[in-house]
Amino acid sequence: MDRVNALGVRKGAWSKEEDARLKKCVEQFGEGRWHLVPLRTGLNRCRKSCRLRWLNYLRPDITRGKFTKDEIDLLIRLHKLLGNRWSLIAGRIPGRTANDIKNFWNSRMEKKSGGGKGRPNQKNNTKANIIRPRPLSFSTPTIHDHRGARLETDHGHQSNNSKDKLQPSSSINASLSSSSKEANECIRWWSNLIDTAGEDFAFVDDKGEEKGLCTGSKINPVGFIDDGSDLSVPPKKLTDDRSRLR
DNA sequence: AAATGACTCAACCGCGATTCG
DNA sequence: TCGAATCGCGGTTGAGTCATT
Repeated sequence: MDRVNALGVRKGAWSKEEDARLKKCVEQFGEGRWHLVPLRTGLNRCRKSCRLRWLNYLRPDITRGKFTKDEIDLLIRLHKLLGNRWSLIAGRIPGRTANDIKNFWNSRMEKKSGGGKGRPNQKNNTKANIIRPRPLSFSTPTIHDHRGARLETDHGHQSNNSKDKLQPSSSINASLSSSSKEANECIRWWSNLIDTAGEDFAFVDDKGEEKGLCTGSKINPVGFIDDGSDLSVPPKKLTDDRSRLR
């Protein structure tokens, strides 16, 4: 079932031999420079295909198999915070790829939330109200490039996608200075979260209604600033033992 | 046992952002 | 400064597998 596109590049499932060649190449030259990979490996595959195969399947640190309860738990919370930014979410769930998470979410979670049978109709999905990650002044020292953009990303997770890149500090300052009281509140909350990792919280909406539970230790200490989304209200600390039943 | 529908995973596509010359 | 090349992402789809009838 070999498929070949108009340019004669192979498509479809990867053979063991192709996998081996790609793996060897990445181990030898490292990740990146994907446009060179087809040349280096001699594979009749496009760079995209090579990159994807490595990221989603061949990387040695990939966890396969079922998602654990903890992972699902974390995924739900991260999705609430980040929306469909699968690569960001994947960066915070060790061993899971963005594709894995996306598949899992679309096939299992969407269904649970009333999606019903069949493929999720993603066009009908309303855009999640998300809290976008931005650097905070209390975190690690920052490095700026010639344009003033921060070069360091949040705690090791790196992405070249501008959507995931941190804002230039000038704009952060602007947003901070013009931000509401809630934004400062939120900053305080996240600081507090870092200090109190391991304690349980509940996300509440603006009516005080509980929207989900959260275990501090599972959330990476990344700063988030309120951007007006509905989950921006800092979670209340739980006073009962509900979360521990889970 | 066969048919069929549902589910899951892997891969492709298109697009926006970034980098480079 | 600008356009081409490249990268990385989210959305979508195809194909194999599983479950049910």
